[in-house]
Amino acid sequence: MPQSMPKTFDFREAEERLYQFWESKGYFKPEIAGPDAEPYVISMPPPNVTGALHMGHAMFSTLEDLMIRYERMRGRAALWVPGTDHAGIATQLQVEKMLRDEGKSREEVGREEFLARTWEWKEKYGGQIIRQLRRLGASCDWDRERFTMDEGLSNAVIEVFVHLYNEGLIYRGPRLVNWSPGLRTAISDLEVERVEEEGRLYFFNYPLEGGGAIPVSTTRPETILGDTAVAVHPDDPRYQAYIGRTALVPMLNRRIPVIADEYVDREFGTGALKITPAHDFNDYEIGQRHGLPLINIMNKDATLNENAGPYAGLDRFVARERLWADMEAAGMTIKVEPHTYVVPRSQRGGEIVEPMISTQWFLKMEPLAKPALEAVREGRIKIVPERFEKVYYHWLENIQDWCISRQLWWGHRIPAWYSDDGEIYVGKQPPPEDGRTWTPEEDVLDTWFSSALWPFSTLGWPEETADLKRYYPTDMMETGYDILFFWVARMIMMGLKFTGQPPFKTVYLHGLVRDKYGRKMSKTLNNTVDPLELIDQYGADPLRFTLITSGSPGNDINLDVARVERNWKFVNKIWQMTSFVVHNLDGELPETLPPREALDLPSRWILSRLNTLVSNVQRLFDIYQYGEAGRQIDDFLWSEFADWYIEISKYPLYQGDDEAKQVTRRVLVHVLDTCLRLLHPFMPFVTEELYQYLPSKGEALIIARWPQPDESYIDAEAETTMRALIDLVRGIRNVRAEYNVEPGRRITALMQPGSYEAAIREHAYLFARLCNVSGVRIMEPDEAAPEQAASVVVSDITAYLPLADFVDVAAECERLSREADKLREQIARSEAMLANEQFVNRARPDVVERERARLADLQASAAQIAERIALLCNQ
RNA sequence: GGGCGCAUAGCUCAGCUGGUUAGAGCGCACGGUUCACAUCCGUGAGGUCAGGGGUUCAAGUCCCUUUGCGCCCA
Repeated sequence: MPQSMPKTFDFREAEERLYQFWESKGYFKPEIAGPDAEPYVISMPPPNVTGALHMGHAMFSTLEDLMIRYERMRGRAALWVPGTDHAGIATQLQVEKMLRDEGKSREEVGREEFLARTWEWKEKYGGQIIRQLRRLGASCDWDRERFTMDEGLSNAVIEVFVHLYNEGLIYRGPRLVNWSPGLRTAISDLEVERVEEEGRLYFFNYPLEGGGAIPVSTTRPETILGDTAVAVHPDDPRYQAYIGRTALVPMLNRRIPVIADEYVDREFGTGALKITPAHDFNDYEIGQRHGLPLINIMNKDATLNENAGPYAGLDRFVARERLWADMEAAGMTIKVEPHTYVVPRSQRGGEIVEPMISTQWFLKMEPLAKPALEAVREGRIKIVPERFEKVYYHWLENIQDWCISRQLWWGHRIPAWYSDDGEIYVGKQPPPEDGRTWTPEEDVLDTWFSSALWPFSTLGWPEETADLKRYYPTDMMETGYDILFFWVARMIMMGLKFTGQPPFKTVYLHGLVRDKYGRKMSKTLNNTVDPLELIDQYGADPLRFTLITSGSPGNDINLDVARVERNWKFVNKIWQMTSFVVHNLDGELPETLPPREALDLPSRWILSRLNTLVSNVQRLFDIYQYGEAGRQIDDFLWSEFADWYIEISKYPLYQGDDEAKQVTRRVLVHVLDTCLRLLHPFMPFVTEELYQYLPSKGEALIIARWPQPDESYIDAEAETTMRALIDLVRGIRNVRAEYNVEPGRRITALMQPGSYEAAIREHAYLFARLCNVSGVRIMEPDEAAPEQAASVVVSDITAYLPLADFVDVAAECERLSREADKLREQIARSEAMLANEQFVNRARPDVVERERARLADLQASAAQIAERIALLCNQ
């Protein structure tokens, strides 16, 4: 136990020291709990190996650390598996940029060299985020850190791929996919964002063979070059005559049919639709229905290819203008109108994505989705907040096959080989020598493919490792709701498929961290808040406490830095409380609470409040309401323990006998110790540091026992009595403030104690300390009230403050009548309630009882005030 | 088009299973150098809980509806 406490918490010095202390003692490892402990496991959502820590990371690591620390204190073998994600696209872009700075391209250096450079880059700059999590106090087991491209995890990926392929769930073929021209790779549906934008709607006449034309409109004229039909609604009288005729593609004069399809919206544009099956998802469907050919007019960089005839080689947008100009010249165009339409943009980089026919690898989702749906429906996996279950169902019920191949270099290479005679081989090892030439697949897998295996691949799967046996399935999947589909759903599917078990029992989804005004944090808005800067300024604890108490589960939080500052003050406040307690200890102190009969009223009160708090916190933790739990601990410590109990405790500590001192010390230490435990998952650093100053047998708070409520300390009588005393103090302070009595001036009070005589007699001392009332004299029951006095009424108590030189009778009467009005109002309401038979009969008995007691109290007070007014104010 | 969320004090937010007079922090006003803390203490002002309807003895809380903002899916 360190000797004297510094005046304030030097978090800059302490945080690193404490973190090292914990880590070196092995507290972050589940083994600390012993071999028989029940495991509690969280797989950390692996941050990108690139990039820097942002608020989203701070959010998840704070929450997960809270959960882990809580369960660790409850004696579970808590394991939090950290790791990073190779982030195919992001990382590749980083390294390509680096090469560009050297004046090279990835094609120039070649695949092998490129990968070597990427690994080098990863070793050097990668993993910055994960290291920064230490600053936040993340208590994960660093010995079990994993990377999605580690050997073990890569084996898992190959194992899964080969298995799914052999089962027929993975197939390869040409399909219409979302193509990212800038990255020159296919991406999945999920990686495409649909953005409403101002564009133009182009109207033109689609010429018909043998004369005439059908008016058609489009938002993307360049796709005309890939049209393979013109479609009209079968019931549209305007165009019925044209069905079955042949149209001619403008400028190319390719012959295409006019077909009828109910998909056509007669109200939109001209009511006739050009069909480009190779470049539009809806058109693709129509094309399939009518057996239309697919004409791909684009190259991988979104320039037009030879199918575009004279427009070959032009970028799609240049071609759009050029073609339209040519059509205008040819007299085919009608008009161009401003038009709002939905543009598919890449989630990464924001470029416009082109639907394009391409040969890719796909994973059939329906057979995987079904068990994943059932697992949640049957409650084997619970999603918190529950409303996200609906979102989850909807997505899985309408799931599309997943395009899993990417034309990148950085990632898990698809374990497939092509023979010179067109055969495909898929296997864990290259195909056996058979005289043929086998060319390995160039494509890699979508990064999310490996992430989907994360909860079990990190534990050693497919090997039957000890960790896998002991720690799988995991318990909690805590992550942002924005990756429910990308990640959570896919983990559930893969987990069920390959381990036969749900990969976790509970999914807890947190919201996004936004700026104070609810705007998304972005570099362009320049409204990002750097967690590390806040930690430097205020320490990790205030940031953590703020993130957790600023909102509620599943909802975005608007981060107000002022709250971080306030919570930094809270940290200081706790420090000062502990400092007070520690400095008032003297010698040995029994670790237990004193026997009940030795407890004075304030002690019984604070212990009652404390145990109410502990049971509230437990209830809230059970339903994942960590924010509310934190706020309640905060409120208890500051507004009850510090403001009242500590202030009151100064009397026994400074003026009491040895026994009173010891009782108070034991209560102070007990309350503080319990609260430090409750607070530790929220604010690990300061609580651990303070714990070390408290007399205790435990070696560290991080492994101390989580508090249990003891209902036997709940003491309604003590709470009622203390409530009255506190209200009396407040009332007196209030009067003093209203009459501008100098704070330093000591006054005396006369009290008609009503039913509180014993309490007031015994605790008269606290008025001196709390409201500078140095003397209290209990009046005789029939004693006349003093004149020239202000009065304070609480329940059936009246306190008279003789303030002859301050109190002006008129002002006092005014004040009293305001009080009386307020009471009358409340009495009326209460009486009405109790007069209502329905209420008395139907409301819960304890509610009715409470209302009766309240009314009696109000009436007693009203009577006192009325008496006072009668005496003082009736001229 | 379908689904979801949000709307509570000037600002940022709580209010969990309906039940005292709707709370906190920040900000604001006034007052404070007493031995834990001015990173503090005390007192106060400030809300028709978005509008309307309903259920209920009782609604910020449950249901319906309107408006506004945001998100997801198509």
